[in-house]
Amino acid sequence: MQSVLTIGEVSKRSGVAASALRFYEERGLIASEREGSGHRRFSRSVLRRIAFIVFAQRIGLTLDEIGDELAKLPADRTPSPSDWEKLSAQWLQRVDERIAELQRLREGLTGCIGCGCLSFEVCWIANPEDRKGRAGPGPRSWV
Amino acid sequence: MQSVLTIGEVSKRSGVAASALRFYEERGLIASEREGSGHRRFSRSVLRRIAFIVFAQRIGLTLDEIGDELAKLPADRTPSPSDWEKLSAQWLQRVDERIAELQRLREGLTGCIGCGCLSFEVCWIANPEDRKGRAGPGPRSWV
DNA sequence: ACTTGACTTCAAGCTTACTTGAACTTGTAG
DNA sequence: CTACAAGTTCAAGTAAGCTTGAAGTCAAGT
Repeated sequence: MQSVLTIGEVSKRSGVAASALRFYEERGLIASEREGSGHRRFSRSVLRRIAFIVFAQRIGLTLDEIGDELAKLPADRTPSPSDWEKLSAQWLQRVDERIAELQRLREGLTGCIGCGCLSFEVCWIANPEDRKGRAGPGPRSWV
Repeated sequence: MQSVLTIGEVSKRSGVAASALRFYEERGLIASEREGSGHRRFSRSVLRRIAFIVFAQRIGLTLDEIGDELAKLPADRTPSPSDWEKLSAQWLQRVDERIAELQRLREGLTGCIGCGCLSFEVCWIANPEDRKGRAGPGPRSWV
């Protein structure tokens, strides 16, 4: 178990393409040292960081947002589990919202479309609390 | 209640920008007649079609996929509720999968990151059935 | 020494889903 | 008739998240 990794090794272990890793580095999401040759050497801790990035992307954050989050980690020491936990805690709400939206969409799928009311007219299934009003016209009820 | 609508009216009623509507028409997702002036006239039924497009996008389909779906509707008659239902039935699985993924991610959020095992190493929470193996390295377990 | 594979930078290209701008025509209210 | 809002086309731009290609360097095996 080596303590530093080449970009190819990181790529293999993380499943993220080397070109993407360079891109992340350019964006400041991950960091590397350089050997005399100019080749990147990543510390093993970058793997956790990358895992976090991939995770956050699946949740729906942009790389910019992820960068902001990662910037909250302590720079002076290796992030502890509780450091990571702080970052992720706020995402729970986001995930829950997205799950709720999908469940609304799911109901629309079985309810609205099936019942023939999929339209911008009033539908009590898609629009249970008359949300449509505040968001303006459109199918905002599920959105 | 007019039977045909201008692009501006459709835009207002659907909440979709006129430029987007032109784009959808170019892509073959919606259709319009033209007046002598060259101005588009949309039938009211386009609203349902647009609702479907917006809906499908939120579920995660691309415009290409949506186009394929819409192409399955009967061209010779106004689509019936059951026509719409046929299209949407297959999406249920897709929505369910995405919901399941988010729920897995949610568990990772409270479990893996909190417990400090967010990494590419084995984690029984993120990787309950050793899925990692078949998908190669990487945080595929939540993905 | 030589070959091959892995690495480097930099610029340009790709995909999706639109938006924006320019230049122009139509429709409507006063 | 005159504004002015709303419509038209077409080309180009935007944003995110990378990928690809060119041209060259470095490292490892034989």
